[in-house]
Amino acid sequence: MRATSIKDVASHAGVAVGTVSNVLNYPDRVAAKTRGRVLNSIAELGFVRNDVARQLRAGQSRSIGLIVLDIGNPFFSSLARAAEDAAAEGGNAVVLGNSGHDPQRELHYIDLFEEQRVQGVLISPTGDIGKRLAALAGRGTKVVLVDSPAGTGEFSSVSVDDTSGGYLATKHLLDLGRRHIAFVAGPQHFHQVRDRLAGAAQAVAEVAGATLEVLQAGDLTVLAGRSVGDELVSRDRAALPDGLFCANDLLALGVMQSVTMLHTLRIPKDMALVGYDDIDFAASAVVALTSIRQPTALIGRTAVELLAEQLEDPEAKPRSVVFRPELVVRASTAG
Amino acid sequence: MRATSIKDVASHAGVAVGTVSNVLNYPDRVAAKTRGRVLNSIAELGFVRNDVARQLRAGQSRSIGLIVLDIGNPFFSSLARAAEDAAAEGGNAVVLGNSGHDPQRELHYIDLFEEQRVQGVLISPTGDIGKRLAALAGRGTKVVLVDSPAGTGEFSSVSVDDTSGGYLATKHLLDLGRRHIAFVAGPQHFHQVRDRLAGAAQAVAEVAGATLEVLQAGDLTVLAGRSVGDELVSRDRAALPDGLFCANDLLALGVMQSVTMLHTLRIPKDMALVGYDDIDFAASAVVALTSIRQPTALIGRTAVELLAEQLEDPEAKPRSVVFRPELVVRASTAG
DNA sequence: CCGTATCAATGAATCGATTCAAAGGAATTG
DNA sequence: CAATTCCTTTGAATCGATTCATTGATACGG
Repeated sequence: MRATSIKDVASHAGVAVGTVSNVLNYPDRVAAKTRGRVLNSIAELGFVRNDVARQLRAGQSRSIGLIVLDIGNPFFSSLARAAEDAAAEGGNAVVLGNSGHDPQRELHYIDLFEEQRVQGVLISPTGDIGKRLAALAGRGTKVVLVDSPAGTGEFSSVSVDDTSGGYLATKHLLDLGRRHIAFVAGPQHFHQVRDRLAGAAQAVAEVAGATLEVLQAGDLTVLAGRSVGDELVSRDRAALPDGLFCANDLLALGVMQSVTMLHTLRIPKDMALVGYDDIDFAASAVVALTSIRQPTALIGRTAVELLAEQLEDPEAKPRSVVFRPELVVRASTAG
Repeated sequence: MRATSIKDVASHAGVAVGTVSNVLNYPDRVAAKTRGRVLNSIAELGFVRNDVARQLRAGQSRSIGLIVLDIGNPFFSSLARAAEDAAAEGGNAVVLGNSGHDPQRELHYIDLFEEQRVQGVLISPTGDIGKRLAALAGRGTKVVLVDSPAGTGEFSSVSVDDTSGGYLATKHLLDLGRRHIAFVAGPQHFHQVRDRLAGAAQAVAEVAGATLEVLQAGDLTVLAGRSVGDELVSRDRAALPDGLFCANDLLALGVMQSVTMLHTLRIPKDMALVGYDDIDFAASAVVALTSIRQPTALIGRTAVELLAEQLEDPEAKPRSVVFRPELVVRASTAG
């Protein structure tokens, strides 16, 4: 049982294959009467165009490869959704690859996508794959780096300025009149954590009399945040920071939990609190959490657009777009 | 600048195209010496097999279409990841479609996937697309329904038994000796809400003296849960349920927030609390939340397996797999 | 009525990999 | 040495849609 092809349609309608093709691609090249007959046959036979054959002829597929570190992470699922939306607008589909931080799988997907002749690859790299990507690009497949520094400028890229985010959060605390700032850090091998701290330090340096303390959390989780919170609660009132900036929302929520549970410190009166990422739960926490929002959707959309740019003009120089994160003020700093 | 093809490799290595193809697909049909020469040429020219051409010849692609309601929802992103893992094991890729509950977009993706001749479509349907799916299947593309009742048994399907989940949650509360159970419902047009309530009712009916009250929340969100919590806190102690089962974790967390904030009711002593979905935040709530876990990863994997089953034996009868959700006991019911 | 311009329709060639019948060559056997 | 078997390699045919030079038909102007 072979699927019906353009040939079947042609013979059923009593025309040549080229005519059927024209009906599908350039309807007004075909006389109305003929077009009607062909469309009838298509409906009658339940013909569905074989895009594989079309792609072979065209030498171009209608899909874009997207390789993310972890699709279970809201950052990437939101990004994927946006990319997928933007691609759909251009009539393209997104093929998803989840590397799960595994360089092996990452390479596997690059291979797969190259064989499938995707138009381009949007990738949030995990391994050291500069060479592989260069080879890929050398053979004509466009590459856009996502949530990753631009590197050598060889490829277009989209990223978010974490230093600026750290600055923004800390400046906000300082603007509220807080002077004893503490940064709750996660593991320092995450470049995000380092950059956010750098931004915080910069903001503090600009204000005379402001101090910055670094509290090291073991992890970027709610639990780790809770133990930082416990430590804070047990301190002398005088030794307390009056402004707390956490490396991500999970830490901030953990701190908030331990603090509100014991009822010894009031947020934001005694201590103002800022998180990072603006996850869905930030808004619905016991005390709604001020946070730094990353424009995930915009990142995904921009990645697709940068790709489109490269496809339209293969000679175009790669572009790097760096987004500025955004401060979202809520109750945890509203006092 | 055309990409290098099998022909280029053949002439470079001084063999026929068929031989190159054999090296790629049946290496031991080719003499070691020849094979070596061909592999050399492949490496030298940087040849990458064009999967589009291969697919055309084979009449079969190496991809699976996945259409979900919302990839931003952790349920679906986890499902997608698992599907994608399972597909990768079989050497296949997953093409992602996000319908966003929009029947229009859903149809668009079905069309796209059929044109791309995907091996099969895994779909969590939103619109009334029985006919479209039947047509699709009639032309040879396999269909597996995901997180959706089996319907007429025309297609294979994977789903979770929400009634059983509701029963499980409520039975757990009853087993703890609680007798005044309340169910916090969301909008009743979600079949999940209805089924969970039905399960709860069933469990209550089995225990003499147990009562079931239904509290209607306007939404399945933390905020809606918080107003239900406020209402509970304002009640006479005597009128309080001692066991509360919420239609999902967000509601449960909302209730928990308002209750712990006011410190009038203790969880689980005064009121035991059970949620549904076991989202990541359930475990890290102020009082760790007992919940009903849905095996999202297993659902995704099983969907791919059911598809594989259909592909291997096109005559095989569609199968429906129904998973039983699982009770995860934590502090909110541990007393 | 002829020449020309316009519009439709045709169908062979093409994309690149796979398949498979056929041929070539080496080795084995009687 | 001829016959047979086994192992390699060959290359035309194929998948299905698109392209484009060519043909055929019609209309129009002079």
